[in-house]
Amino acid sequence: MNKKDLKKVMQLAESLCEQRGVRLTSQRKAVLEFLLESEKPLSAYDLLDQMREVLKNPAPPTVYRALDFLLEQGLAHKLESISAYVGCVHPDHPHASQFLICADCGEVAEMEDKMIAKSLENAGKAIGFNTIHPVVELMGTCADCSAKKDSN
Amino acid sequence: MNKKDLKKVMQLAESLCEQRGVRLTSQRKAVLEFLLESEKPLSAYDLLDQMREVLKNPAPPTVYRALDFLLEQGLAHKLESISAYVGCVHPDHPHASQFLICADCGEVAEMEDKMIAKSLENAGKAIGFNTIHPVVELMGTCADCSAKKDSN
DNA sequence: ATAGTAATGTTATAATATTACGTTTTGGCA
DNA sequence: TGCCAAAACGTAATATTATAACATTACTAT
Repeated sequence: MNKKDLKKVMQLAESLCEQRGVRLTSQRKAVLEFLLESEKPLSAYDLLDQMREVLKNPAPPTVYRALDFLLEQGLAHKLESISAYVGCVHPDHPHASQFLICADCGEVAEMEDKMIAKSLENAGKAIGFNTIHPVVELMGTCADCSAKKDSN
Repeated sequence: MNKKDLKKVMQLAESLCEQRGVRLTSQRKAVLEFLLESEKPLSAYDLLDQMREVLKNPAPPTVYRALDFLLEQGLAHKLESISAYVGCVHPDHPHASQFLICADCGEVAEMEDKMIAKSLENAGKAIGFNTIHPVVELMGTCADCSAKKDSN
């Protein structure tokens, strides 16, 4: 994400946290910034490395606590199938996203298809299942990487 | 799964492997049986414990190799959001399943909604994304556990 | 029988995540 | 203000999940 957008999202995050009466502390802010700056999802230990830039001796709990907070607040998402984390680019409303993960280049697109989200929820309901958190991740190849492969 | 169904699925697995010219060895068979017998998903290390029943000194690779094989052959599935594995109850056709995971009791239902699978694939296609493996897991509460909660 | 491949054995280690407990910081309020 | 309780953070240890690397055995096809 470019600097301008980053700043915008960070300001949004700050105001959301203020509204909710929760604290976007400097550590949490740092983790969120690293996630948003990155083109690709980061593992908890990638983040731990990055945190050395802003903290003397960060330990795993430092990162995992910040991540827990960001996930709770919808400011970041965990990609379960690759154990990695991304910043959310539109955290201003609760949402059930779908993620497209390129197995070749590692880039991830976040999609928010309300029809799909609704279909999933309803399919659960049909058998009495109450969905709290949907995990929808498509592993595959992005447009760029598919094109590269075709040209071989 | 009860013994009768277990036997049926195991026979199906055997004939599928024979057709495909791949080997359902005794270790792979054992892992698949443990998965199918279990009411709940098993972690790789749960399986490792169980493997002590049939092997003197099983090590992690023993289990992970068997799991890799079963996943490749569509005889088992991995639940990414809980790092656990389940046996597939209808492995006779390739399929994109959805899983409903109860956060309370841990039980898992496998659903195969072709409309949803298709919608997801198409949503990817719309932006040039080629889906290879969809991961769809709904975390929530099953009918039983929801009922129990309501009665509180 | 034997060469080539697939499967397994074995040891070690990597990568991801949590527990437990002590200390510091913060915000509310007497 | 000064005190309290809750939240956040520091730190060490450990648990859980997964893979690497290399040796050995077993199967299959000629």
